[in-house]
Amino acid sequence: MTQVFTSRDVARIAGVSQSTVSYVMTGKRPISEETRKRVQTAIEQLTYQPNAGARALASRRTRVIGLVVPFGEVSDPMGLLPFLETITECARAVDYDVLLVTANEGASALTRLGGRSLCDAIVLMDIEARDPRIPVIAALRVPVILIGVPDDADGLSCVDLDFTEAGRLAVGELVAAGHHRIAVIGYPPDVVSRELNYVARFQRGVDAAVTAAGVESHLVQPLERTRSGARAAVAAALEAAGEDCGLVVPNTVAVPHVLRALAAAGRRPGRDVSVVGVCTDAAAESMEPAVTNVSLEPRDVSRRAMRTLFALLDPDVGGPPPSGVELVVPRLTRRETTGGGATP
Amino acid sequence: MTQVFTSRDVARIAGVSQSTVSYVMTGKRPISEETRKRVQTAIEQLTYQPNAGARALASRRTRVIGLVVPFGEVSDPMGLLPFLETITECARAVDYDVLLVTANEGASALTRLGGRSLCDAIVLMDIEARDPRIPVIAALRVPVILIGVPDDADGLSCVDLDFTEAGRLAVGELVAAGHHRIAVIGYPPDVVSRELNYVARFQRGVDAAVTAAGVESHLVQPLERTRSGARAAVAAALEAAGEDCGLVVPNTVAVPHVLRALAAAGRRPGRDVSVVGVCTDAAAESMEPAVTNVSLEPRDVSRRAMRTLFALLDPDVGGPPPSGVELVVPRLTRRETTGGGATP
DNA sequence: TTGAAAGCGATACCAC
DNA sequence: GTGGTATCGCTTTCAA
Repeated sequence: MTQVFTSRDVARIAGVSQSTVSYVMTGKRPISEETRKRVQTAIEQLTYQPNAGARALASRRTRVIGLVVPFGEVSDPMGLLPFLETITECARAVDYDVLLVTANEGASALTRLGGRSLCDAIVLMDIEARDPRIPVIAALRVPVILIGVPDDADGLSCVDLDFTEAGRLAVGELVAAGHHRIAVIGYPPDVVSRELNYVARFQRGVDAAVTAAGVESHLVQPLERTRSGARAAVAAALEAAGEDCGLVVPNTVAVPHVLRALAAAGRRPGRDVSVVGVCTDAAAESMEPAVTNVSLEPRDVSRRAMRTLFALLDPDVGGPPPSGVELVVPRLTRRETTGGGATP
Repeated sequence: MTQVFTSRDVARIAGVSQSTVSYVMTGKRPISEETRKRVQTAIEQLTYQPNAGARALASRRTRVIGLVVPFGEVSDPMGLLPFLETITECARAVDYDVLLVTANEGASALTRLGGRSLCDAIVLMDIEARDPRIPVIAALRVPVILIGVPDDADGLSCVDLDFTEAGRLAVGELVAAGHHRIAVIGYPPDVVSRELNYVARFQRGVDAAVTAAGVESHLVQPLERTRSGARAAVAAALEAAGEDCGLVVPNTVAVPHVLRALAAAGRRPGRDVSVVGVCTDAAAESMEPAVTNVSLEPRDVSRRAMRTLFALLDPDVGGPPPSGVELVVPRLTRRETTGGGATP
């Protein structure tokens, strides 16, 4: 139980005023090398650390980022971790901390974070097309960055994967593998009903690429997230698009189920049929066989989001805050489930 | 950009003193129904929320729990989520927030959280046998709860799964399934080298049960976390303990690999061999075939940890803080990978 | 049952 | 370059 010291203790020991200690800590005014050294010594001697509450009160800056996480509401829970990890890393890199809030608090989480001055800025994940939390953002005193894009993004800062491009990439790979008929295993009903608009954006990319390549595509949906659901969806896909079609599976958890269903149907991925999954690289690599995938780039998305958020916090440094929608380009990695053919 | 109001605004509108507003909010002294109502009305009218920093400064309580999470350092990243989710839920249930810190900050995370008064208490996950963070805990001004048990737990509050019992349960199930020869696929080398003492505790339970049942057991290790690693380990296990042995796989990520390796070796889990995994129920159910498992009970462990932590924070309510080591009993669920036999 | 006022521990303005 | 001091918004004694 070490005693806790204040800046006054430091000042006393260093033989300076309390304000000087403050200025040494913040660097907000020039200090002679002489006194800075004395103060530093005192700080180390006492292992002084500034009281966060007092600092927040006086400076009106908490140095905390609020992070609203959709625990349990997201289709692929595993996919959350790289976001959390990258966001906290980015925050700590500039001496910010992260306050973790669950999305099931709804909009009240935002008013609480803002109203109580618990944080300087907010990261909001998993944005629905007409997210009920959007309207309260405008009334907040803190900047908010959305990971995901609502239907009306006016005046909001959003970062997300470019799902349209993801759709194009997936189709491109299948076309390059020689498929003329493509089936998209749609998102499961619970995802669709949540109205996450990346579903439509992805499909738009698929459609564009399909039209451009002059091939044929079928949308099989909805797929329930069960073994039998996967089997039914795969059967429907093979029926609609043919036994030797190319399959797009834009859903991490569905991919292994689809692979199993294909195996059960006697179709060999990468030989008889091709499969492109939309999932993180880690997930794609761990599957059997390893899946050609369009990556979700959670780390890039997170980094971009934090970059923009800090630009919003300090409008002076780093140029003008990139308001609007920022899209991160996805990356296709060919693995075992798509055969040869030209590089897309 | 709504203006932000203070308790003085509330006081002015309600026609009372600022301290009365404070007492209405905290309930720390009796207030007449009359004035309480006036204050409440004013609070709602202004949608007043107390400033967290000011409150922390004056009360010396932040109402924040620091949570140190081992991102990336843990063998099964997926396993982290139920901990995070349950811990934040428990905290919010009593109007606490959670500050997320990564374990890679090491011991300095603790001194920072404590020194800056960023939180009132700390949850430390993924404790190593001789965790370098343990020594600094004693010097902290805030209570700490460990999820996991170090070698020397003197004066510390720890909560963890009862891994010894987990080992017993696993062996019991295999013995009940009629196996006289048992193989344990050991933890992968990186886990072992981290000296997490649950590895030894689990093995102790296995040994005890093996001795008690008068059967034979073999420890196959280390298992690398690759497909070929799994294949080699399974081959070694079948060689050592026989083609019809019972397998214990105390590692979530290894289980699916082992299942595949068994299939490749022409052994059918639940028929030719039995398999008991140590993993969360969610993971066990999602595998093919569904695996008989001893659960890790992350939610129970988290709840116990938070219960104890709050007891540590308010020693008055809820009886004496249960200092020492609390073990949560694991639960075995029979699924498809262990055949019939008597209930263990 | 209520109010006045002294802190809590920083920041940042105003002097010098 | 440095020091004094008002101030941030709340909690909590001390008085009434």
